[in-house]
Amino acid sequence: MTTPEDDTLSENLADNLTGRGKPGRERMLAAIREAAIAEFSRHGFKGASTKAIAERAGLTKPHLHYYISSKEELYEDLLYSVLNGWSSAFAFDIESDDPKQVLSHYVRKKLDYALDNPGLSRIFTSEVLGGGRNLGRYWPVAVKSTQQKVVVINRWMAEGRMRSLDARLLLMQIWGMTQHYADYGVQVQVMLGLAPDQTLDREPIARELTNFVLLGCGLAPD
Amino acid sequence: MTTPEDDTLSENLADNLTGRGKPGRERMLAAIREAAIAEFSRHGFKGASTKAIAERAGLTKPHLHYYISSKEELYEDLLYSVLNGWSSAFAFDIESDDPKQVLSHYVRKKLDYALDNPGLSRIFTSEVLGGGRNLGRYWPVAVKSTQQKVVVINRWMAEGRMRSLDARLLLMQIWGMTQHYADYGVQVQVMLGLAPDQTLDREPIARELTNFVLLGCGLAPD
Amino acid sequence: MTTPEDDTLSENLADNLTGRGKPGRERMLAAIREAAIAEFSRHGFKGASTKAIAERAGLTKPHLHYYISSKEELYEDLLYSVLNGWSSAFAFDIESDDPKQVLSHYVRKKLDYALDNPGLSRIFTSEVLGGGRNLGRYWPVAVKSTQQKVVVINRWMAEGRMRSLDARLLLMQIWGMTQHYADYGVQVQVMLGLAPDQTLDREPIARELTNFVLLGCGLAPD
Amino acid sequence: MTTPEDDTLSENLADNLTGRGKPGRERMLAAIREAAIAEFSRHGFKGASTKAIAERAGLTKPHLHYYISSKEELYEDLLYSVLNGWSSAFAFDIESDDPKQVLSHYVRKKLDYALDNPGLSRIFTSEVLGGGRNLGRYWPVAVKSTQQKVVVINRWMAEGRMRSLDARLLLMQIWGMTQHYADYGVQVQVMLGLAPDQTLDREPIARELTNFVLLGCGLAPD
DNA sequence: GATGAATGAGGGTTCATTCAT
DNA sequence: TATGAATGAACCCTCATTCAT
Repeated sequence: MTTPEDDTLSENLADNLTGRGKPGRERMLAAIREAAIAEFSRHGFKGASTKAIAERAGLTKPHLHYYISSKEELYEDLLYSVLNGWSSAFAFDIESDDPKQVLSHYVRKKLDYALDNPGLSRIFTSEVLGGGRNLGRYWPVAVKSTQQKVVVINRWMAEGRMRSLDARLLLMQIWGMTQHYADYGVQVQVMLGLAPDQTLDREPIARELTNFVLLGCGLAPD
Repeated sequence: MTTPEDDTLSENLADNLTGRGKPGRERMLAAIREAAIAEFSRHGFKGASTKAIAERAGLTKPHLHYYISSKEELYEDLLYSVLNGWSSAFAFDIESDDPKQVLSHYVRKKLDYALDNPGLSRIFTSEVLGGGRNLGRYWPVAVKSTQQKVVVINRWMAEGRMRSLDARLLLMQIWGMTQHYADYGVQVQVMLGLAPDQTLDREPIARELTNFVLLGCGLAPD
Repeated sequence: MTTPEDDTLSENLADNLTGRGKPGRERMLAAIREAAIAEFSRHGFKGASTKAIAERAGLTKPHLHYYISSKEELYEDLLYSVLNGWSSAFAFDIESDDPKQVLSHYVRKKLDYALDNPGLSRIFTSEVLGGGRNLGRYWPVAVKSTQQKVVVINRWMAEGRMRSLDARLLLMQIWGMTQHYADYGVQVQVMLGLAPDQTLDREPIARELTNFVLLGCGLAPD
Repeated sequence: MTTPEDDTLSENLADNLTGRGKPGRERMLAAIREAAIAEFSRHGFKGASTKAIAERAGLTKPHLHYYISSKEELYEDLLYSVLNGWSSAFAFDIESDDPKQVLSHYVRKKLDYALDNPGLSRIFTSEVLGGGRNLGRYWPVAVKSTQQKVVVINRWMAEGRMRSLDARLLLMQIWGMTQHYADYGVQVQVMLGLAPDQTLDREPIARELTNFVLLGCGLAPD
């Protein structure tokens, strides 16, 4: 469950001091990004404070404003960096047309994204909780991307390759389950009896999740 | 998707003016509760402002403090009103021992709660996003309640009445899918092509969800 | 050290319920007076709150305002009730012209007042600490009263009946020492090793104080 | 009577603009300290407002919080700055064992402190008036320091070098008289017929006070 | 780049007071 | 009398941001 953006302040500072690879400005921006993700994902846009972000990034508040122009812009940059990669990253595999393979892949990619970027995932969730006022440009893209998948799934159903179901609801349920591993990381940790610093073992989860989805679609897992 | 606690300010005010049933103080407290749910669920504890809560309830800020003692207490009251009823409301049916029936019931209850109390559900989610620092007393209860269910499910598996799987993960996946209909209400609305004021038709969702879960558990839906 | 106005809230309430002698309104006003003295003497005019006064008197805040017209007026009433009796009560004995007797009497009266009315005494002190902006009408009276005493003392000195000193400073020093037993009640209590609820034994203090003053004036105590 | 901490707002501002000596931050802290002394000594802890302190120091309220962390801490800092130096500054002279000399010295030091730091002295008085809840750590020190003096005085009495009296009461009376010149500065000013901006002539007061105390102890002044 | 200093707006909360009942 | 309800002003303090250096 511990991921880059869950690093503590001191670790971030260490990263900055031992500049691994990146030149100064880039490194600073990366530290700010990480810090902002941590704060926004925990407290939402309104609840996050630039003071906390600056401290977490090892900067003073005025210095932070040297790199960013406003809290709002910083937030929107992060939000759109989620959205931009998102619908493309979660497109169905175009190389294959096997429902089992495509759906397995899809589930795995969504789960990986959630576990690799829990902070960004949570920012999106918190934005949606807040009513999604910043998502105006996102919805059309998301709807289109979903419809493309729906078309494929519906065809599979028409071809008798999977059981008949509401494709939109299927996609939302997959979304809900995978997103859950990011948003409810704390609860997952507790329920699985892991210590707060223990890392989640991803493989069994991926396996269970895939099987569950495939069976739920009336497909026999391997 | 529109529910009591999603009412807009003007609607709340109307409720207050046309005092349907409740006497003054009770009505005010109910309005405050509704307003607080709306604000906390949208912005989290830190991000919500007493000013917004007061306005939504049709009060001035000092007047709000005539009814509540502090923002924190108001929040905790709401949070624990979720938690208290929760684990008991989501216990497995003790009257039946049929996996299909018990799981169907469970899924339906969780879904109903999410759709009937999206605001409260979101408050819980936002609390978990924030790290769950107010949930200290909750975890033990939740863990115990989960373990009771795990025992039952494991017995079913041992008795060959359902396929072998990780019961804890199953429960979390159900949690994720049902919670999703509260947390991601906006997105669901958009994806299903509903207008913001249109009500979600609960039955098809419940049907699809139940079938999906039962099949995922290796059980044949009716 | 414990005096009427140091009574706790519950005692005041008891006083009110068991109405000893006074009719309702009078009793209420007395309770308010006592409560106001306690609060103003502890926190000063600005620091005292009508809420605390009301609670101490066993009233609600609106009810308090039924009896008083404003915090300021309540305060000024108390302040002037100190001042009015003051210069007359502390006049020199006109029946005697013996320095020893007159000064002894004066010291004793001042000490008694301080120990009998520590609250009122402290209100005066707190008013002086605050700059004495409400004492405009008081100064001329006080100055006149002091000058009368100064005249007498100066005559005694001219008649060789006491050592030569600055009469005004003498009077201020007496003032300081006696007032001290009211203002610094807590410290006196601690220094004399008394428990907070233990009563101060007045007689030895009066004796020491008188002797000290008389000797300081070059007069032989009895 | 007019002393550094009694400066008016405009004078403080002038001090800041004409930065005599101190660099910016130090000067600001000094101005805040002065302003805080003025306000706390006038109105007590509860009655003083950070707005007034800020204005007196020539700052906005948020700017004040750039320098201090809270009203309470500012107050406690001031209070303990009185207490810390106090018991040491008012120890008896160890070089001499002559009652007359030691007592004269003591009286003079106490008087000087009161006249040099009337604001701080008044803060202590207002704290005692309020019940001394912040003085928990102070009492033991004060008691010990007093007891040391009591031992010395008692020895003098046993050696027949001064008249027999209650040493604790003597010390309290001295305390009361000297403290009076700080706490009751306004009244002293009025009684001595000084204009509000006129400075008190300290020497005659010191002389009278010393003589008074020595005679009160049965010692012949020089 | 980096930081001390500074501020208007707004945060949660208490204040003295009023009004209807 | 007595109290619930209500409010504008003020409370202490933090906010995001700017500016000079």
